[in-house]
Formats: sequence, C-alpha cells, structure tokens
Amino acid sequence: MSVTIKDVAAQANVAPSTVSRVISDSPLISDKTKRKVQKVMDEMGYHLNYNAQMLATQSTKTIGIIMKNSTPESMHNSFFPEVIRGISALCSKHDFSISLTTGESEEEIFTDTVKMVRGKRVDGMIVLYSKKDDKVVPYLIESGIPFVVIGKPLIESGKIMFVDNDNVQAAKEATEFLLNLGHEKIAFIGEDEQFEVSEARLNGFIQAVNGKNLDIREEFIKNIQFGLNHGKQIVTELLDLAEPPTALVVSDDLNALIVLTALSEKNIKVPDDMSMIVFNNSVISEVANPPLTTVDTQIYQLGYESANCLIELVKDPQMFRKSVIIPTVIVERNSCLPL
Amino acid sequence: MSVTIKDVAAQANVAPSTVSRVISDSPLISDKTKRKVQKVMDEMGYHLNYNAQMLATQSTKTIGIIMKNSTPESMHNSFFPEVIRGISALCSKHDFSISLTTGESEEEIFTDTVKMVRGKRVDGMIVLYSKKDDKVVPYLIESGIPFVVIGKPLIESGKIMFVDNDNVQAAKEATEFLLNLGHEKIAFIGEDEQFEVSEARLNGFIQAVNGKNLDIREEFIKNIQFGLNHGKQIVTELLDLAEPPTALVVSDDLNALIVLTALSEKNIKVPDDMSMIVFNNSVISEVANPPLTTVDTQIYQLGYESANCLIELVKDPQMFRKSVIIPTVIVERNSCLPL
DNA sequence: AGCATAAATGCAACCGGTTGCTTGAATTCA
DNA sequence: TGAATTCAAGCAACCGGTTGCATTTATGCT
Repeated sequence: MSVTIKDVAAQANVAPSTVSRVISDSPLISDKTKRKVQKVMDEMGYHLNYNAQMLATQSTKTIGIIMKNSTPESMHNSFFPEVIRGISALCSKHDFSISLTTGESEEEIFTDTVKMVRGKRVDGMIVLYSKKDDKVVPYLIESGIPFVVIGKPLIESGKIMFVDNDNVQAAKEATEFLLNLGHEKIAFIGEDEQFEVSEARLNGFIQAVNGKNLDIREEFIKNIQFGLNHGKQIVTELLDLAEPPTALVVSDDLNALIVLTALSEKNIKVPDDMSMIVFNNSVISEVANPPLTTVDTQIYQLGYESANCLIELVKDPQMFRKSVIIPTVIVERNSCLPL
Repeated sequence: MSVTIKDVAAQANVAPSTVSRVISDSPLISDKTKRKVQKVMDEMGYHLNYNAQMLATQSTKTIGIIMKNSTPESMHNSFFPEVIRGISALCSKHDFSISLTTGESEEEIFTDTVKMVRGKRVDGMIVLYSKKDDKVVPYLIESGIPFVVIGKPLIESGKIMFVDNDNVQAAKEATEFLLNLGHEKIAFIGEDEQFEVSEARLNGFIQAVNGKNLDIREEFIKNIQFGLNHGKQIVTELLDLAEPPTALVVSDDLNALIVLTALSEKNIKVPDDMSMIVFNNSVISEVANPPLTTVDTQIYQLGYESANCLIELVKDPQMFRKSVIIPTVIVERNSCLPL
C-alpha cells in the first residue's frame, strides 16, 4: 500500500513511536530528530492514515449530522444548506469532519444514527430539529454520546445542550411589528406543527395578540403542510373570511413565496392590500417580489454555535450542559405597510 | 470500553475469527454456530466497530462530497440539497456514508480533499461541479482514487467518469421552445461563466438562435454574478435597449426569481410582456409568481446516478469509465406566451 | 472399519497508528 | 570523576477487527 509510519521509521533510523511523536509534535522529541524525520516524511510522501489513528485514539474527529427526513420539501427550504455552512465553518477550524445521515424516512434516519453512534463513526452529533415523538434524542441520551440539538428539546431540556433562537420572543416581536403598524387582523401561517419551532412561533404570535387585548381568532391560525396547493387553499380560506386579515405572519420563507403567489393570483397586492412578515431571512426573502420584511434567525450562527458547543462537549464530556440562544433581528424590506 | 469481538468470542467459546465470520455471514460457518454466536452477540449488546473494520479491510464505505465554495450564494440555490438527497438515497441502499468538505474557500476545499484522499477517509469522491482552473480534479486523477464529476469535465473527459445533463441540447430546446412561440428577440441570462454548465447552456442558446438564421446579439447575452443588484442592473440594461427582448432564457432558478422581481419593479408582466424559461425545476420555479416554465434537469437523478457510478467504480476500479447523461424535460407552467 | 475428502473452526499475523514504561545518552551537580 | 538527574528514543502492547492457512471434526465411499 502506501507509505506507513513504519516505513518512515526504517528510512529515518528511528522507532515508529518516534515518528508518531514527531507527527503530534510531542515535546519528548528533540528538534534535531523532528527535522530529520520530517524530511524523510516529505521525501517519502507520507500521509497519516486517519482510520488507524481513529482506532488507536478512539476518537474520530468527526461529527454526525442528523437531518429531519429528507423529503424534497424539508430539504428545499434554505435552512439546510445554511446551517451546514455554519457547522462546516467551525469544523474546518478544528479539523473535524462532517458525516451526514443518508436515510429518507424517520425510521432509516434512526438506524443511521444508531450505526454512527454504536459503530463509533462519530465523536458527537448535531440534531437539526426538535420534534414530537422523536426517537433519536432519547436514544442519544441513553447512549451517552455528546450531542447538541438545534431547536429546543421537548424532553429533559435541562440536561441537553441546545442552540436555538428565542422563537416565542421572535414571533412576538414580528407580530408586534405588524400591530404597531396598526394591523389588528393578523393571521399566522405556520408549518408542520410536530416541530417545536412551529409551536413556539405560534405561541409568540398569540402572546403578542393577547398583549394588545385583541381576540385570538381560530380561523386566523393556519399551517401549510402539503406544498403549493395547500398553501393556495389556505390563502383562499383566509381571504374568504367575512373579515379577512390585513397582515400575515408566515413562519417559513418558502411558504411565504407560496403565499405571495397565491395572493397575487387573487389580485391582492403586497404590501398595499396585505402586509407580510416572514421568518429566516434567506435569499428567497431578499429576492422575492416584493422583497420581504423578515425575522433573521441567523441560521448560519445556529449551525456555527451548535458545532462550537458540540466540540467543547466532545473535548470535555463532563462540561456543564449549557444552551445558547441566538438573537433574532427584524430586517425591514418592502412587505409591510401601516394600515 | 464497549463489547468487542473478543468478548463475544470468549463468551461463546469460539475464536474471534469465527465471530467475525458470523458477522459477515460467511458460508464457512455452520448454522448452528451462527445461531449460537448471534445469540451471545445480542445478549451482550455487541456492535461492530467501523473504524476497526475500515482499518482491517482498507475500505471505508464512505464517499466524500466536494462542494463548490460554500458562499451563501452558491449554497442557496436548490442544487445542493437536492443533489445530496439523490446521493444519500443510493448511499443508504449500499450502506455507504457521506462525508462533506468543510472548507469555505477553494483553497480550503482543496486541502480538505487531500486530507480525505490521502488520509484514507473515503473510498471515492463526487465532485459537485466542473469549472475552469480547478485543482481538485487533476489532483484526484493523479491520486488514483475513484471519483465522478457532476458536470462535464473540462480536461481528459474521456478518462473521467461523469454524470451530466446534455446542457447544450437542453438550452437549445429551451430556446427553441421560445422560438416556436414566435419570439425572435431572446436574451440569455447565465451565471458565473467559469463553470462549465454556464458555457454549455450559452452554447445551446446560440445554436438554437443560429438554427433559425437569426443573428446573435451580443447585448442579449448576460451573466448574473453578484446577486440581486447585479440582476436588477442586467434587467435594466436589457429593457433599455432600443429593441428589448421579448423573451428570456435564465440559467438558474434563483436568478430567475431575481429577474422576476426586477421585471415587476419595471412594471413588465410575465408572461404578458415578457416570456421566461428557466432551468432546474426546483420548488422555487413551482411556487414563483407566476409559476415558471422550466427545464427539469433532474438534480436528484444527477446525484443518484453519480453515487451509483461511484460505488460501481469503487467495487471495480478497473471498470470502464462510462459517463451518464440524464435527460432533461421541459415542464410547462405559466411564464411563456406566444408573441 | 479405514481412509480420502469436505466442512467447520482456530491460530496468528496484519491493518497503521498511539502510548506507558523502560532503557540509554547527555547533562548537572557535588 | 562519579552519582543523580534530566532528556530523548525505543520496546512492545494495544485499539478491534479480518483473513490465509493449518488443524480438527464430520462425512462419504469402498
């Protein structure tokens, strides 16, 4: 095969252990020897075999990423690429690798997780979601592997490290933004309610509305779960109401696009006839027509911090289970107008 | 640590090699012994250590994915998640893992690649792009590792396995689609021209226009390279022409959204005042306003097939270097009208 | 029954590193 | 100068599997 530590050792007239220590820049080795061995390594084109190192050190310098199920819809929103970008950035710094689950269904993803953990393929895991009736997080707890959740864990949240926005607060602020523009009939369009984030945002919405002593209207609370047509249907339902809303809080930017299209088909102009504030501040909200006022959840930071926490935890498994809240900011564009 | 093959062997009164063979379901082992060992494994909660297996077998069952640089722009288009989905699907079937490059810059990504390859972290690689002055592909060739490129390699394409659309043909068909609607003044809006795909699509566009004996107008050929404002500028330039185009071919769906917004700001209606055909058929084109007629490049299939080819190649490194062309189809929506 | 042959299991080396402990060399100090 | 101490390098076991070959056990055949 390729050149090993032993080949280098033989060539340089030292022991393999010495070569190993040169590689790790151990203080036990004199500079003279280091230079000598380094020279031989260069000449022979030596490169460390990570698998061997992993086996010997029992550490993989790899973090596993657990995705939510990989249906086209769940992948297509911009969350995934952006969070990966953040995680990558930190991993790159610490020379960690990233390994992805490959399963499509929840069941497959669970199996992938078990394989990663029990197969010792990763040092820690990042879970990209928090949802009801999830088997993965309980399994991770039981397994004892370091992990962090992006989103707020629904169980034992005190013992689990997580990185999240304050989604309740963020949704409250978004709603208040509309309220302060004079809107009183505001509808909330969420996404799949089994995810914690949806519920939190809905709660924030409700808090804001209650805060102004306005009634919560059941018919103003909707979830887009099944793509374009479902989105159109929901918009239709809202517009057909005796008192249709004058403003919308939309929890997801891709859904916002759907809503925008549906509104346009009904000849409702944003922001003139309808104000909208959305979440995530992906490029989509920037390039939409009109550009959308949005709550920037700083997805990149979410990824970056989660990797940061995880790597700390991997290095010191006893560490205090902290949680990090990434602040959100409203970035104003052209989708909101005073009533 | 955890339970090893030796622990199981001791408990079951067999040799470690026997346990190993039970795991791989070797025909050398009698059913009786298999059952006995299996039982002990279950009782003890044994799980294979992949690192050890990797080291012993010199195979990682992992494929590395080389991204183009991970700027927000390059990640945000829907190509990345969708191609990953396709790759994942196949990897999942064959029990392969996926490892991602983490670097942000081209330089870092090159380093990541070298680490993966020389560090024996992967059995093969998929390169998600084909571009000019790329160092990665030449390195992969030199290293001898199995790899496949998504896109058409610019060097030694006969010796490299690749999976691609026929982008020339696809762009030609897209343009002809507009020509057949009676449009004669058609502009082409591409993306970063250092990528092979952009050039191919431009060529297809030119072929189609030439095919109708129409002149190629230099001023009808544009590239959006720097996001929203650049996109708006380009649209302005096109509209300010003495003879502005009546139809557009836009090479990327996110850019299409930008164009759509820019047109709308100029009060140009799609499709009434301007027809548009775009590429990629991501959700974006589906939910845009209006829904966009698009060339479906079947990104998922691109990913799926590339993984398929790669795994074949890993299993038989001598195999013929085939290349796979994924057919494209035009899916008609509401962004084109006869002149 | 006796021997050839086939089937099942064990032995031990190997994959390519790491690391605690020991030994040998160099330096310090009295 | 010799003993004590420090510094550098080597030895060998280990990480947890795999696999070619040797050995034992079971089966077939005359």
